[in-house]
Amino acid sequence: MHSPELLKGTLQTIVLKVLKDHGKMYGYEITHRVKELSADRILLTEGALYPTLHKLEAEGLLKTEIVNIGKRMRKYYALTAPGKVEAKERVAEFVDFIRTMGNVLNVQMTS
Amino acid sequence: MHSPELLKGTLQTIVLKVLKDHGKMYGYEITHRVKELSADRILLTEGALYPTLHKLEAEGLLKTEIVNIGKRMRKYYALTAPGKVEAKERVAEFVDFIRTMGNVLNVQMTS
DNA sequence: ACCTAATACATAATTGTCTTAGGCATAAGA
DNA sequence: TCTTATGCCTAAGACAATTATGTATTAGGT
Repeated sequence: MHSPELLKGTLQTIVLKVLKDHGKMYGYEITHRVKELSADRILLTEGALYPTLHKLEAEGLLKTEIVNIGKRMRKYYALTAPGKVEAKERVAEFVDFIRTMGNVLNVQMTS
Repeated sequence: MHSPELLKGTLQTIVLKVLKDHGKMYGYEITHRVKELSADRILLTEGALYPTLHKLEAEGLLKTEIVNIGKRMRKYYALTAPGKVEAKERVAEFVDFIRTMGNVLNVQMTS
């Protein structure tokens, strides 16, 4: 697990980009996908995820669709057009931030 | 300027590593050095920096030395032996975090 | 001589994001 | 039958950083 402090501020970026790459997804699915992509290093808590999804939806970046699976419901989230633009910008911003941090910390961020 | 949210959680790492690379420094100097290294993208606020320095000192990672410049004082901070170890670990942790984020965001963090 | 900007330390109130801790309900597996 | 997994959600509290101050010395411009 990563130090939770470093993760701060990255949640919205993660959600937007994962949705961009995987199309419509529901909350529970997002936590599992991120867990998988991060090799168990990033475990999104639902207490953080759902408020974030609601906020992004309220901002018009996400749209929802509720599907009933038997008696259980799934709320699918997908990017809107502005959401796609925002996803791209957030990722670019993150990459730029990493480059800056590389300079400050005097390390090469090359894989 | 970078989105301030992304910076969260990186302040201690920045302070420790900058001190490791530049030897003893005082608070005001650190803000300017980071500003310079980041090409004005990371502007440390004193309200965040000084409490952080005090905390790291209280944890035994930093030691201080007060020098009087005329009637003005400078409080120099330098890494202790445990501080050097911690600096190394924090940077390694950050690099690892970036690698993980690269996988999750599906981007190459190569410069 | 005066005023502003820079130097240099520091704390306090507030903000915002996240963690922790709940709550509700259905489905599957041991 | 009991635990785990699925699936949504909110609320209280912790914590780090921002914003807003506060104090004081020194340098530079007019």
